Amino acid sequence: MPTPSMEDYIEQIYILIEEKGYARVSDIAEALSVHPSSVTKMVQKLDKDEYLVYEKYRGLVLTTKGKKIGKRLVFRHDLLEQFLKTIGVKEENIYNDVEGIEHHLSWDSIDRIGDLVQFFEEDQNRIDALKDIQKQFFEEDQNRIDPIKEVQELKEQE
Amino acid sequence: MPTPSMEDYIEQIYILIEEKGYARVSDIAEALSVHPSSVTKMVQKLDKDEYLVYEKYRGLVLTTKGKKIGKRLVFRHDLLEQFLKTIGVKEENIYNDVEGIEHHLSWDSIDRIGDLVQFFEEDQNRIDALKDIQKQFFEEDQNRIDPIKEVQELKEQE
DNA sequence: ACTAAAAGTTTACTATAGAAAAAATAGAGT
DNA sequence: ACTCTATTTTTTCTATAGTAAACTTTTAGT
Repeated sequence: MPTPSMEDYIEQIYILIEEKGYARVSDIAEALSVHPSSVTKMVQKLDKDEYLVYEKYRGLVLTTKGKKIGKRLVFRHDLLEQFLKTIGVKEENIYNDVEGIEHHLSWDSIDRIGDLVQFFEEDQNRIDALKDIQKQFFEEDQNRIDPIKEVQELKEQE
Repeated sequence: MPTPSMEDYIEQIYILIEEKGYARVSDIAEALSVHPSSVTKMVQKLDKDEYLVYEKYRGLVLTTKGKKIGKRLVFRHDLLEQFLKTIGVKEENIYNDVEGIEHHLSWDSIDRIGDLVQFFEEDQNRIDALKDIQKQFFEEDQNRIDPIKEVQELKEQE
């Protein structure tokens, strides 16, 4: 089984190849915000585990196995983004959260989240009902004592 | 900010103290399935960062800061368990999945998931409607070609 | 109070993942 | 074909988190 970090690389390589036809070390490094030396190391491991074929200094191509897994990883990532968006998570938090959790959910959970997204897509009333609950909680929060001090305290602690 | 691993320890220590009044090194090691030597090392770091006061060979107590954070971590863990349970994730996957993702979600996402749990709790019809979608997908899956071979192939690849 | 067993700690080691700097290679322009 | 520059690789280093084994302290039973 690939480690979380290996999955990040496979996913990103898949996306790059889809988008521009190839994935060079520097492209991958750029996309994942890591140094090229880290990419080289990981790519050597991915070759050894047969997710891709790597020829040093020349480039790499995904194997059948690598492509199949890459496709599923991208699907999972997109689904999780859609899920968080649907339930109203702020755009600025979505990418990091998905990045953090995507490698840690069973396919059972992913499938159930897929159902859930479908559930909301099918009927706008459901989204509206959820928004109502959020508004209601928001109004309750407004009536708390010392909200600013609370937030500051919590930030200091973490 | 505490690392994921630190959070695991704080959360578990909080639970142990809540349950039996104290948390010894061996209790923590047992609960987290790590060796006592790992616990000692982490507890020293948590003392240094003032989540708890640690006296070697004697024991430890959470500071105010440690207690406040521990409480929130337990709340978050429980909420995520409830969320996965609500959407129909199998019991056997829930613990691992929560363990995997709990340290990687923003409080914004946690709050939105809280709203979502409330949304389903408020009205059993919503849960029923979700179950209908799941049944529908399940029936579609039944009509696929070669499902057993598919599953085997995917398992080999990971 | 003594001593054996249980509990806890220290030290030296493992693996993963990433970074920095130095070395190697490839490819473009002449 | 040559050489310069950009890209890539190697090597050495970092940090986190965990383990194994040797060591120390505490505690319970006599």
